[in-house]
Amino acid sequence: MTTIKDVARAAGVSVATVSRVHNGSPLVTEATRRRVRKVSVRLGYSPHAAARSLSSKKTSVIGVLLPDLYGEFYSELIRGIDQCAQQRGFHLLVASSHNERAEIAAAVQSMRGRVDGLIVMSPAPGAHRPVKDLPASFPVLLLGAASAGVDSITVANEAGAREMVQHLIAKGHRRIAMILGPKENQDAAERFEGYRRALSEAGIPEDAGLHVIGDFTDTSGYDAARTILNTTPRATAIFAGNDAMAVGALGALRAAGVRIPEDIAVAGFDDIPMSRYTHPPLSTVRVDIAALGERAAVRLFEAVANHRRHRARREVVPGQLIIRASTDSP
Amino acid sequence: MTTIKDVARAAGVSVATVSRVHNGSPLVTEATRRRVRKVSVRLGYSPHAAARSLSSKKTSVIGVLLPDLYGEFYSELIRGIDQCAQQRGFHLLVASSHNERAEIAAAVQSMRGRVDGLIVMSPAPGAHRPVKDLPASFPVLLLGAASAGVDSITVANEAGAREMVQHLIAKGHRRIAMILGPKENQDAAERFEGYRRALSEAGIPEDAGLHVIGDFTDTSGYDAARTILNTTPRATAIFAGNDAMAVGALGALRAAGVRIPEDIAVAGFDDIPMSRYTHPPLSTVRVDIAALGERAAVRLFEAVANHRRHRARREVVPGQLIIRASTDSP
DNA sequence: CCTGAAAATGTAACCGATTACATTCCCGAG
DNA sequence: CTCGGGAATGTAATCGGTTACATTTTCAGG
Repeated sequence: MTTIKDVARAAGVSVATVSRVHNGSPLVTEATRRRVRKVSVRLGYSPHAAARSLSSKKTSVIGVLLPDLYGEFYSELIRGIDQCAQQRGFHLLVASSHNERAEIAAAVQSMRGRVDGLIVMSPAPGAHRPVKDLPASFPVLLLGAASAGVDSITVANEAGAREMVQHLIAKGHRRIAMILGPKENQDAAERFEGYRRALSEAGIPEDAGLHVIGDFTDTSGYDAARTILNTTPRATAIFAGNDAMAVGALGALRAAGVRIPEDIAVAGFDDIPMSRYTHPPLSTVRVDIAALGERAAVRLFEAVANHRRHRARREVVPGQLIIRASTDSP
Repeated sequence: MTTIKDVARAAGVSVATVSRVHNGSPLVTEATRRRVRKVSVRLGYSPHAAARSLSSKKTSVIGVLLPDLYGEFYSELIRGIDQCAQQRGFHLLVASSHNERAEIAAAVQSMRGRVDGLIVMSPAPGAHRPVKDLPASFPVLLLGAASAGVDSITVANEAGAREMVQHLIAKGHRRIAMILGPKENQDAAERFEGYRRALSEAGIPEDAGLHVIGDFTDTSGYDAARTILNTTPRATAIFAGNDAMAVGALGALRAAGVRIPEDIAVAGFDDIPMSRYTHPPLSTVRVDIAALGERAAVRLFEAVANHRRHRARREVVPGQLIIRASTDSP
């Protein structure tokens, strides 16, 4: 591979000049610049990123740590982040399957020298620990979890869930089942809390038989819905902890010949792209996921740019109630 | 940040020994190993990736160049690739929005020193040019495009499309519309070709009025379906170039009060996860996208491992006809 | 034509690891 | 006790850039 030295030799200049040309330094004659450019192209030279970032201490890469890559949620998130990164000439290093503290710690470690900043999304409680004993100067943004002294963006899960359940209650439902997310999951816990709060505020007694645990996948939603079909008296509404499970539930209900929303209403959370195309279209709490990702990236870049006098902030983005036919007969 | 020198000093050994410990060299006394380990942990040392890859010439990263990140297709693909990479301790560098030749060339360039290998997916014809004037020793795998002398995996688009249209013909349809993909798109062109072939083999004359151009997004499918509703005599079946457009078409047809499949049958291509949950569930040509990604990664790693005596191969994976209710009344 | 400051270019140290090669240590055989 | 050889460790070159500082060039003003 061609190195900067090869180019320097061929162009009859020093490596410093070649470097200056490639970094747009004004300290180069126009003539020299052109000559170096031409030679670079001729030799097919492109700077070695590792070498460059070793000496310049910048990588032009930001890391994204995700618990998983399954489903549209993460896809949208990455898209939002990438959109912002792209604009600034940054690349994305994606690492997934980091659910446990130890895995996250390992992943965070392995990012040293690879990235200029990190977006960490992990719904597991305590996920922020490994992040906190990173050097304070290293820019990190937590997504979906908050921690003192660390930048974070979280979704107003509880408020969103509460509003959705209030909507169901307003529609006359009293027996409202919930398909919970995994129990170690922060978002899941908050959404459950919103559900309980709405019920208790409406004076509806709690019935543990209506709480079914899922794992945020569509198949678990399917199974959960089948369980809910057997409740007595049967639930008249299902609030799923996320859209994927709601979609699964719709499938189970339709297979069982249940009319939606006449017999059972169904609502989800997230507003993934497919939600508007299900049958019937799914009521949900909209979180503009791509926008969330983009916002996260913007915030991270701020931190990267400042990275001295930067003060951590936490930000909570509200969800928006989207009522579609799955809870609202025409 | 702690460097290898700090650790060496604190542990009273040389940098070479520290390096050996971290790379699992057998040339270290058990006692020394333990001491170095302990000091490393105490100082919170983790090796600087850029430095490491500069001297070792390995990055433990593979690059993925995609035209876009929108929709489940790419999400699934990344998931498949990541699954394989993860196992081998590799990270993924994702770059998207590379549709034109020049952009691809730039992206490929910028990967030097960043990745050990590259998976390039670009449906634009000629996308492989920039890849070909990479040093032959650099492992690249083309996805969805083939080129002599370069590893590649492609989907049997034409065969899959042909089978699907044959299925529609078998169901008695004669006026079968197709929603095409973008016309520069290779996959789109091949699927169109399969469609035409099936028709001509069945002796059905071509009707350009039944060819509507879309851009692989659901909204374009929606619009296309509205156009198709106005054909006279009206088409009785729609074959969409991908599932996203088919999903959009379903939405338009339902909004227009058309029964599916009784009035108009609809089929797609890809079998994205949502296809089985649409109403009615969508007939499609299944391409196991995650498996495709995983396969691509496996192939790439083979090339990375060998990268001397490696001979390029091209591989075509067949699609599988999935018949669901959208083309098949019970 | 000379002078000196600004502009252009060059030299070499440095970033933080890996690793070839050199050196020291240890231990059993003679 | 000495010697030889393998095991353990150390020294220093190297990877390919960036950049502080040194040096040379250029050219306006005297």
